[in-house]
Amino acid sequence: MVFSNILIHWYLQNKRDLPWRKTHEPYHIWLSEIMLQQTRIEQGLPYYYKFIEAYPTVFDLANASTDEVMKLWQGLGYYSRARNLHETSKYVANELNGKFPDTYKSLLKLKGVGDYTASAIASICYNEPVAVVDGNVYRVLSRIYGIDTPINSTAGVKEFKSLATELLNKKDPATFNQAIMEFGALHCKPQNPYCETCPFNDKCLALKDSSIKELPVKLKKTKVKKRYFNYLVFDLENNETILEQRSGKGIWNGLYQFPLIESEKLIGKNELKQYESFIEFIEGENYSLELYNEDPVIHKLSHQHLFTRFWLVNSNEAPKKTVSLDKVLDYPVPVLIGNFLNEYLSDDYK
DNA sequence: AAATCGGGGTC
DNA sequence: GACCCAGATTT
Repeated sequence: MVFSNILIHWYLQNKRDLPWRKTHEPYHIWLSEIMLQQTRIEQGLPYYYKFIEAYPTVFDLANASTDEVMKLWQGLGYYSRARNLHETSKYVANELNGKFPDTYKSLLKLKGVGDYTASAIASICYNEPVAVVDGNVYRVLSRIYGIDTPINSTAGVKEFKSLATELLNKKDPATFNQAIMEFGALHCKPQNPYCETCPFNDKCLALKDSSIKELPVKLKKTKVKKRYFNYLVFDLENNETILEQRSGKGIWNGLYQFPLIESEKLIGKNELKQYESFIEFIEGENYSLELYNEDPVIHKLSHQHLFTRFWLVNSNEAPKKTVSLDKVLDYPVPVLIGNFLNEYLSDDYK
């Protein structure tokens, strides 16, 4: 039997029942694909339901505010995806009358849509014979065909795309593409794959020479940076606090947080007071400052570990425009901030 | 070509 | 602690 036939046969017997498999509506497929970039299906699923309910059509999404979209996206990570999602929805709704582009090439031009996503939408919605290459595909193909070219090298990207295209079932690319990903996710797993019951175990080169654990090959990862965050949590009269929106190109762009003072290491109260930005916030001498957590919260991101301390500040006059503490959870905030707030607000600490 | 962008799961 | 996830974009 041919590769594609074995694969699709396995898929039809083992596929999960997922909501985006009940439709070929480009809006739904596009939404699911953006959400699932670098994200496990179990993690993305509840967000998919939330978005479909809040925004049944691309016009509904386009008419929402950015803050509202970001709030719904909160906790899913990689927030530029949400910004691009919203921007693309406005483009499709307003410039294309709600009709998505219908070819791989034209889909590629949308913000947030790269080679994988354009291939997925084009094949699933329009039956265009273009192969998807995601993490699952890299793993499945590198093992079965014994390919040790690094998957994140230029040569590897080309080689695997080419092989996937060669293997693709041109008559039913939609099923083939979902099948190879599902097979990678459920059967040819990163660790402890089910080689004994694998439909390819008679031809899998990696199984033959016991290199399952070495494949796929991936180039070195960059090392994790440590950062030290000091958040100024104002708790003024009437439970008012101060909130700022992050901007620029770093993490959490567009999300809200308390005024932040970043230091080179863990610092105490007297050191914190020396910071220029701290003095800016405290106009007069009439304030109190208290450390909320002695042990820093260690929030781990892919490339950074954030050692975080929250400082409670009280003063007579508000140094800036304030927000009610109860309303802070209406804003899109990083998980780090959300976790703190849930604990702080449920505390009878005060 | 390498770095960056999150949060959660697995082993 | 290391690696991974239905990758894309910027540097």
